Amino acid sequence: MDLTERQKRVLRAVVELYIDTAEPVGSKAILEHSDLNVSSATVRNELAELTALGLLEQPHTSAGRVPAPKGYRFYVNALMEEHRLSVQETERLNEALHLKMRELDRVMDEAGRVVSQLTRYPAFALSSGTPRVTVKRFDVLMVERNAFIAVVMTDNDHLSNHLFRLPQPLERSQLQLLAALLNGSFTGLTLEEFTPQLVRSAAQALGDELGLVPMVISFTMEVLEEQRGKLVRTAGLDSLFAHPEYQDLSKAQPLMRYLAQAENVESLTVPEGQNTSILIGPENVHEALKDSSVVLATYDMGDNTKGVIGVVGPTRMDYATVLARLEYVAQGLSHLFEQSQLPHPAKKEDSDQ
Amino acid sequence: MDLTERQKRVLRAVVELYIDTAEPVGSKAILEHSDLNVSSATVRNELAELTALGLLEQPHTSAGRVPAPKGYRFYVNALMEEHRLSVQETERLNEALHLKMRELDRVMDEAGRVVSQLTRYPAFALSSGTPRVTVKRFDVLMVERNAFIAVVMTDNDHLSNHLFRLPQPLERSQLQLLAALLNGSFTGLTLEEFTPQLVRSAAQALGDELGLVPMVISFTMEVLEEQRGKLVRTAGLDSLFAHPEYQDLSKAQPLMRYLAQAENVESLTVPEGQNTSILIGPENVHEALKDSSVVLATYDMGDNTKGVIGVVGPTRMDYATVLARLEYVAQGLSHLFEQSQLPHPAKKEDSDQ
DNA sequence: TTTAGCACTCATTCTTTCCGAGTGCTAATG
DNA sequence: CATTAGCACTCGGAAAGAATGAGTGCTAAA
Repeated sequence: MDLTERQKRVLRAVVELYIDTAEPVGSKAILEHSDLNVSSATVRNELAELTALGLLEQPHTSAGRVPAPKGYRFYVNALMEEHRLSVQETERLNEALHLKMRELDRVMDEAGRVVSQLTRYPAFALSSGTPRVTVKRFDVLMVERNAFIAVVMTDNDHLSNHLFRLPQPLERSQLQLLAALLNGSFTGLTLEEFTPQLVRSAAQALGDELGLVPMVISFTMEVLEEQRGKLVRTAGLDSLFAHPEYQDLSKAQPLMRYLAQAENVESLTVPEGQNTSILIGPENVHEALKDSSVVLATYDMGDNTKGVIGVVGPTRMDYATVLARLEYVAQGLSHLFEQSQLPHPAKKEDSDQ
Repeated sequence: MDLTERQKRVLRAVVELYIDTAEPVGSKAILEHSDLNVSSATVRNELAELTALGLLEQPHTSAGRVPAPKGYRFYVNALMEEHRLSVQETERLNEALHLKMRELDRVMDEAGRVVSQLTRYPAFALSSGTPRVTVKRFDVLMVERNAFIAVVMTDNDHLSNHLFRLPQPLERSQLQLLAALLNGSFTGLTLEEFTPQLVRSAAQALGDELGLVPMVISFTMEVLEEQRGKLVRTAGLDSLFAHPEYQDLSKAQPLMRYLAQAENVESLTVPEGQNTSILIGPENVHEALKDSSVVLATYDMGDNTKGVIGVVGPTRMDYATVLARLEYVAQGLSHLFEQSQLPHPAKKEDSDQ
C-alpha cells in the first residue's frame, strides 16, 4: 500500500488524535494537529481517499473519521515512532519492578500487576510450560525419627519438596536406600512413563512395607503434572473500565470473560523468531478479541524457554508507549531469571547422582 | 425485634421473591408465593408496617417493596432455612473440587475458581500469613561440584528451596559446615533478627570466601518475607455481570477495583470463634462494599492457622445456598490440608538438628 | 489541484407524552 | 377490631418528537 506523503500525515494525525481523544476526528481537528498548509476541504478529500482504501472508517455519514484496523496496522508498521522511555518513566518502572519474590507464581503475579498499572490496561503474564519434564534428581532428608522431606529436582531446574510424616520411626539407612532407588528407577522419565508396575517393582526392591515409594512417587507425579502446565496470571481487569470503549457492559463483558479463562490467555503467543507482537482487532483469532488489540512481549525464563507478558486494550491503544513499557518489563524479567541461574550459565554436567 | 407470625411470612416472601426475581415485590406477588389466606390489602398493611420498621424499603412511592439491609439481616438470622445440598450438588462440588495441586498458591487459585463457578459470584481465597515465622531447619544438598540446593524449613512447616550455582567447585565438607552453621546461628530468628552483623560474623566463622552465607541468608530472608504475608487469590470477577445490580458500570466498577486490590480482600476476616460470617450491605466497613454482601467461611490450614474463602455479591444474594456451598468447599480444603500433614498429627519433637 | 460555500445528514440530547403497576386511603363488612 | 373491596393517585420508565450542531460531500470558482 503506497500513500502520498500528505496522506500519511493525515492518517497519522487521525490515528494519534483518535488515540488521544477517543472521538471521531474531523478535518478541522487534523489541520490543528498536523502542520499541513492546506484547507479543510483538501483534507476532506484525502480523508475520502483513505476511507476508500479501508484505512479509515466513518461511524456514520456525518461524523469524523476513525482509524480502521487496517489503518492502525499501517500506523504501527510504518508511521509509529518508537516511544523513548523518559527518565521519569524508567525510574517509575524500576521502582514498580521490585521483583524480589522467588516463587514463579508470585513473580508473574507481580509482573502482571506492574504492567497493568503502568499501561492502564489489563495485563497478563504467562510462563511457558515444560511439556516433557522429567525428574533429574531426588533427595531425601531426614527431619525427625518419623518424618522426612523429599526434594524433587526436575530437568528444568525447578525444585519441589514435601514433608512426609510417618506412623512409625525410620532408619536413616532406609531413607538412603529409598533415595538411591528413586534416583535409579525414576529419573529421566516423563509423567506417562510412571507406570504402576514400575512403582510396584520398585517398592518390592526396597522391601517397602511403609509405602514410602508410592507416597513419594505420587507426590512426584503431581510435581511433573504441575511443571508441564503453563502458568497464567492476569491483573488489572478493572482498568478496562478506564477506557470509553468498554463503558458499555456488552463490550466489556465478553472480554472480561475471555481474560478470566486461563486457557484463552494461554493461547496468546508471539510468533517464532519475534520478541514482540501486536494484534489489532480482527487480526485476533478469538471472537472476544475482535474489537480489541493485544500487545505481547516475550521474556527469557532461562533454560531457553520463553514466557510472555502482554496487555489487552481497545484497538485505539497507545501502541508505541505500551510496547516500550512492555519490553522494558520483559527485559527486567529476563534479567531476574538470568540472575537466579547465577554466575555460571554453564550447562549441567551431572557429575553427581 | 418481634414480628407477628404473619409479618414474618410476608417478610420472608418478599426476601425470597426478590432474591429470585430482582424486581420489587408487590402485594399480589406475595399472595401467590406464600400461602396466606388474606387479601392483598391486608398484605399491603403488613408491608407498610414492615417498611416503618426499616425492614423493607420502597424504591419509589408506587413500586413494590425491596428488602432493606435490616430485612436481609432478619431473614438470615431468623427466617432462612439451612440449604441442604442435594446429591447432585455434592457430586458437582466433589467433581469440581479436584484439588490435587500441592502448592498453596495453586490450591487457593483452584478453590477460588471452584467457589466462583459454583455460586456464580466473584470469589476469593486467602491464606493466613504467619507474622512471626522463623526458620526451623536448614539443609544443604550438593548437586554438582559447583552447585548446591539450600532447603529452608520454616516453623509453619513450609519448605522452600533454591539452587545455587557457584563460580568454582566446592568440597562436600564445606557444605556440611555451612549447614551446621546455619542451623546453629539462624534458626528460631524472625526476619527482623537477621542483622548484617550476624551474617558477617557467621561468614567469618565459616571462613566464607565465596559468599555462601550471605547468599543463602538473603534467600532465607525472602522466604520469611513471603511466609509472613497473606496470600490472596480472586476468581470469577466477570461473574459480577451476571447480576442485574451490576449492569450499571458505576456500580460494578468500584467493586471490581476493590476486589482487584489484594489488601482490601485481605482485610475480610471472620470474627473470632465463628466459622462463617455474613456481612450485609452497610454492615461492611469498606465503602465499596456498602451496596454488596460478603459471605465468608474459614478453613483449617493445619498448624491451627485459618484461611478464609468467600464470595461477594449483591445484597440480594441467595445466602442459604451460597453459605452451604462455601462451607462445603471450606471443609474440602480443611481435609486437604489435614491430609498433607499426613497420618500422625503428632506435634514436632525436634529430635534431630 | 485546491478551496470557499452551502445544503444535507444523522447521532445526541432534551422534552413531552403516555402507560400501568402498585400504592394508600376510605368506607363497608363480619 | 381486623379485614377487605374499591378507587384515586403517584411516579418511574418507555416511546415518540423536536432541537442542536458537528462534520460531511458536492459544486463551482480560482
